[in-house]
Amino acid sequence: MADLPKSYDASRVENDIYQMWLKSGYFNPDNLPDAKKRKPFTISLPPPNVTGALHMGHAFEDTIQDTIIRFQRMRGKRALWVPGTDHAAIATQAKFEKEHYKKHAKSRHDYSRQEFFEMIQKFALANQSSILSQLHKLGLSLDWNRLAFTLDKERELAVRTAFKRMYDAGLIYRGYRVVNWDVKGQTTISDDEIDYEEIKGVLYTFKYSKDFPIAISTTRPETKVGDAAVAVHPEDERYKKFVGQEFNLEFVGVPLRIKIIADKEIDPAYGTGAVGVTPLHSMIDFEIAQRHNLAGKQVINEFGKMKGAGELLEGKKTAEARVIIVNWLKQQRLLEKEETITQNLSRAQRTGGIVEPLPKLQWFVDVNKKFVLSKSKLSGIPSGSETTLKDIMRKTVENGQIEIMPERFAKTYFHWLDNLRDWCISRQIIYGHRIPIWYCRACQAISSQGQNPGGPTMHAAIKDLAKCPTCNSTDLEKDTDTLDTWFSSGLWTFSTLGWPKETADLKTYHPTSVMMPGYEILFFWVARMILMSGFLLGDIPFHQVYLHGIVRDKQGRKFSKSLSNGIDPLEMTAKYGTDALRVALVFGAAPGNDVIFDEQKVKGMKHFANKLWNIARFILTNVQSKDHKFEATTEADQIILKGLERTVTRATENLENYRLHEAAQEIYQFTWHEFADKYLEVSKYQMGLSTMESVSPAGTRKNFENQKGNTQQILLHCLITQLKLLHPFMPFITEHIWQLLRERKLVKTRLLMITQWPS
RNA sequence: GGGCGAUUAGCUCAGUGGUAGAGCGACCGCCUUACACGCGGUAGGCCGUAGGUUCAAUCCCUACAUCGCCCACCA
Repeated sequence: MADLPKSYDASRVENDIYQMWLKSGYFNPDNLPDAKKRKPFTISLPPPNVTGALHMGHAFEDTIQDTIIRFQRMRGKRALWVPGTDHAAIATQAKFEKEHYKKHAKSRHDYSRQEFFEMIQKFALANQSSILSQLHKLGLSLDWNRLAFTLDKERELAVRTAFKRMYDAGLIYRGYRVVNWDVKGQTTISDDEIDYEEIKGVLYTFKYSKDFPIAISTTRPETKVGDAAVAVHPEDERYKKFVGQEFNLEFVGVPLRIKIIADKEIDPAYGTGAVGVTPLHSMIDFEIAQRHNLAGKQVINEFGKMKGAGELLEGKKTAEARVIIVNWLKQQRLLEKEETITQNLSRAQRTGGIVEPLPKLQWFVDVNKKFVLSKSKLSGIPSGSETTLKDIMRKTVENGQIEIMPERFAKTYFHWLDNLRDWCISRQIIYGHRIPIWYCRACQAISSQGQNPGGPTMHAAIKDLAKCPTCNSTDLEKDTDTLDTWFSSGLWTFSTLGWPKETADLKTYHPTSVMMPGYEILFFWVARMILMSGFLLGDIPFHQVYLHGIVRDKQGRKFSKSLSNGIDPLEMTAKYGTDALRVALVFGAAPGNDVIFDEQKVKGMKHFANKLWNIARFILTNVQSKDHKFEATTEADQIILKGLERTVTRATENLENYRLHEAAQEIYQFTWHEFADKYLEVSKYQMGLSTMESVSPAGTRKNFENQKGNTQQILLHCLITQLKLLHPFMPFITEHIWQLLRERKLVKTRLLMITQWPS
């Protein structure tokens, strides 16, 4: 025992163990013994954003995946876990700009597009390398040979190919409509990238002018300068007589032509039952205006300032304009009511900027357009049949081809689908995949309103275009927008395996087995992967989706930079060991539920690791040889072997069903409170070690004498089995002990990592 | 407004149609030759409230309450 320290020191073994695994090459499943005979099991790592360092949420997410991958590898699967990082477009650019401005007082306008892009890419790759080293420290068995980045050369080919195919199928179009404009970030964002903040607002009720017959209510009087109509419910007796009439009036010095229209969407019970329709500054109004063929006028610009809205308001911020208008209404005695209400203010998730609905020419993915899916493995969508992207997203989940766990999230998913609108994919930022569209100046002037999508002026191409395919002119201009980061993320499960090339990897490892992201990106990402894979491969991206919860601090708050309540996972691993952190995160974490991070728990699991270490220490000193034959001769033998069998069965079943918390709990209980507390003590008598009268019942010792060898083998057998069971959760210490057993020729296999799972 | 989740020991959370569990903490006693990062023991819970189904409910059903999240946005 002299050579084995009394307590386990994780920091002294972890690095060596990880290097040993790396050297073995077994993170790459193609190197596993009999690789070709094994059934593949694939997970794509949800790629962390290259905006900064990893936080506890990543540690949690990655631990869960590593546990499953290690389990499946030991079960004899050809287990592949593909690593990568995400360029995270807006998030990364915003972060870079902020830091860069602080340091150098320079903004994106001080650089050329190319320079600026390269600066961000450099920043991103620097972050990536620190992220990768963090992933190493967590002991993750990712196949580093297959490392990918959403903005590298291979993925660029995938993105362009995907774009081109969707464009050719008419699923990507350019359209002029009201979109979410992030005033701070100076870009459009998708519906899903908005956060709502509840604020107290004022609902103003007024008439545009004295002669106008109907009062309207709004929280944003400044937009009313752009109104084109007042909409009422068709059955509303109060206003029926006005429907169809048009009024020319002057509002805050701005001439308006307002038509009274009837629309079923209007709630007669709300406010005055009449809505001022502002076609170009509200998504809903835009739709109403389209239904009624109304044009609108843009009165707010990209900087959130009034523009073309009359002398009084010109150049004013929207908030200032509001005050001016309200005062004007009061002066004119047009204001009928002011009520304080709570409303939701839209803010851009990434920049915190105000979101202003503005009319813009943007690129969209049409989720409702019908197309023919020529080759399909999708359930409910036969090859050659007509379908839509929405249909793909719905049917694959509805028919159970893709299983969402926990089940309740499937409901949320369908609800989101029901309300899904076309996906705005263009962004006015520099960092990202540039939209692979070229405009030919020679062919035709670009339509300012984009009313001719797919016309002769626009060409999608995978490789950079030098000449116009129509007229051969070289006078081409590339689209300046970049793609929503989720466009490239949507391709992740197959772009990482070499698509669009038909690689062996793609054939072997796709569809992937399970995707394990947090539930907060079900829409952003999971849905988009189903969409992309469905359209581009005619197949699902994964068979199962396991959604985990969010790691929160002790007050139940999300970890975030702004609260600076983040805890560095590496600080925890340094203090308590990686294994301790891993089990602490998994322990008690039911699928889909949030977990509160508690350092005490990590400490407790460090104690568990130490317990395991001392179990091993005891056995290593008392068992010198390996002889597989043993039998349950005493009652204690019977109990422990039964318990072991039960633990194996339950742990296996629980791991197969992604109930990691239950598996961990069971093994923990057995190891500490059944094996260590009970059997280990009894074994002392059975091996004739105990000389204490008080603990050795009279006569028993003698009877146990010939049990020594048998007991030793049972001890060894139990330890070996427990190491296997614990390995997916605590890879370092279990592998370390395994190596000690191996040095003493008590086990044969070189690495516990690829040893067969017990059954 | 719609949906979802939570409500179980002081704290953080598991769990089950049939006498309630873990970790941490508390209290008492132990430095027993694997481990004081430990051992043995003790205390502590009408399993949110009210109904219902059942021989039996913490678990199933229905309301309600409180907290949290997601979605919609009534302008």
